[in-house]
Amino acid sequence: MPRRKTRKAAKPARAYHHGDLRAALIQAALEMLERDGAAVLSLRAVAKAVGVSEAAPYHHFADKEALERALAAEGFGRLTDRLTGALMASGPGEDLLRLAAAYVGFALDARGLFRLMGRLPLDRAQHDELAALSEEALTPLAAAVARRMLPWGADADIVGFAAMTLWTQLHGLAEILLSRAADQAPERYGPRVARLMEFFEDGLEAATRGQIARAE
Amino acid sequence: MPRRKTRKAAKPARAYHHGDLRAALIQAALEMLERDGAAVLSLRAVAKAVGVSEAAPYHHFADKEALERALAAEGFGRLTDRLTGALMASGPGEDLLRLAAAYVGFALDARGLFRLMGRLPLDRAQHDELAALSEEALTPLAAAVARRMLPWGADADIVGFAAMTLWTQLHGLAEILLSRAADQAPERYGPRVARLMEFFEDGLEAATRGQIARAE
DNA sequence: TGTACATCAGTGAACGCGCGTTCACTGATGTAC
DNA sequence: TGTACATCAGTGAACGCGCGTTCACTGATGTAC
Repeated sequence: MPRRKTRKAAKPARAYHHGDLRAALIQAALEMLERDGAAVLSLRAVAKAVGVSEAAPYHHFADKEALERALAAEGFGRLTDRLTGALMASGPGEDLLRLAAAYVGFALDARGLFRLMGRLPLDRAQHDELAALSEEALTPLAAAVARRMLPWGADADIVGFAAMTLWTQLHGLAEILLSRAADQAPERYGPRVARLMEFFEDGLEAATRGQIARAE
Repeated sequence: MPRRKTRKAAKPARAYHHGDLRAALIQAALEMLERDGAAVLSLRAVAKAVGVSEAAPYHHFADKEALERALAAEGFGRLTDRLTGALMASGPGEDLLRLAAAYVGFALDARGLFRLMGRLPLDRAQHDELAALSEEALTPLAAAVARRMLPWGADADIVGFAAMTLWTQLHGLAEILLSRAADQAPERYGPRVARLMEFFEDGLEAATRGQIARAE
C-alpha cells in the first residue's frame, strides 16, 4: 500500500491542519449541547473537545454567537428535514398527527439545540439567514394544513393563518414539555399530542365554515 | 423631633442591618432581569446593585438557583394576578381575548422574567412549589373556557383539555413573539392575538359538538 | 520536476474579567433576668 | 431600668475557576514559475 503524501484524504491521525475543523466544532458543540445544556456551552470547551487550541475556532467563527447561530441553523435544518419526512411518510388524514409528533419529538430529542434555537433573536428585517431557515420549517406545516382546508373551499389567507396557529400550538406544547420532566415519556405526551391534533382539526373545519358563512 | 433609638422603623439611611434584604434583592434582580436579560443574571451583581457585600445574599438564599426560583415564583404570581384581573374585567364574550392579551402582554412586558420562568425545571413529582404556582396561572384560563363550553353541554374532561390547549397556544405565541423583535409592536401582534382567539373559539364549539356527536 | 513563496490554519501564552461560594469576623438587635 | 448574652445579618477578603478574546508565532499546503 503506497503512501500518498499529497492527497488530502490521507491525513495522519493528528495533522497540524485539521481538515474540516468547522464541521468538527459544530459536531462537538451539538454533542455538548445535549449533554450539558445550552446554558453552559463555551467556545473553549468545544475547542478542547475537538482537541484543538483555544484560539483555533476563531479562524472559523468570528465570535461565540457566530458558532451559536451556526448551530441553530443546523437545528432548523434538521427540524425542517424531520417535518418534511413526516409529511412524506403520512397516509391520508394522518399528516397533522405525524407532523405534530415530529415537532415534539425533535424538541425532546434535541432539547439543548431546541432551547438554543428558541433563545437566539430572529430578525427578518436585517436579512437574518436564521430567520429564513426558521420559516422554512413552517413549509411542511403549511402544506399539510392547505391539503386539508383547500378542498373545503378555504382561501389562502385563512390557510396561512391556520398554519401559523399550528406552529405556535406545537411550539408551546414543546416548550412546556421541556419544562416538565415527568411529562416527557412518550406514553405521557403521545395521547396528548393526538388529542391536541384532533382539537386542531375540528378547529380547521370550523374556521373554514366560518369564513364561508362570513362571505355569504 | 426626638430620636427613637429602639424603633426598627427609624433606621438610618445605611444601617448595618438592611431591614428587608431578601425583598430588596428580589426587587433588584427583577430590574436587572429586564435590563440585561435572564442569561447574565448574577448573585454578585444583584448584591452590588443593592449595595451590600457579595456574601450577604447567602443569608437569604441557599444558592443562585434559590434566588432564581424565588424570582420565578414572583413571576408566576404576577402572571396569575394579571390573568385573573383580565378575567374579572371582561364583559361577556370577550374573556378569551382579554386573557390572551394579558398572557402575551405579560411575556413582552417582563421578557427577562418570562424567559427565566420558562427555563427552570418544574417538577410536580418532587413537591415543587414552583410547579404548583405555574398551575395556578391556569385557573383563570380554565374558568373562561368552562364558562364558554359548559352551557353547550361539554363535559369536564373536554373542558380541561381545552384549557390546556389554550395555555400551550398562548405560550407558544408568546415565545415566538419574544424571538422576533419586529413582531412585538402592539399593532403587529394585537390583530394576530385577536384572530388566534377567534380560531380557538371556533375550535371550542367544534370540539363540543364532536364530543356530543360521539356520545350519541 | 524542483523550488521559492504567499497563504492559510493552526499553536501557546496571556489579558482581564466576573462568577459562585466560603470563611472567620463583627456590629446590631432583642430578650431573659 | 440596666445589663449580660445569644442570635442574627451583615462585612471583607479570598479561593479557584472558566470564560471570551487577542497576539505574535509557526508549521503545512498549494501554486507560479
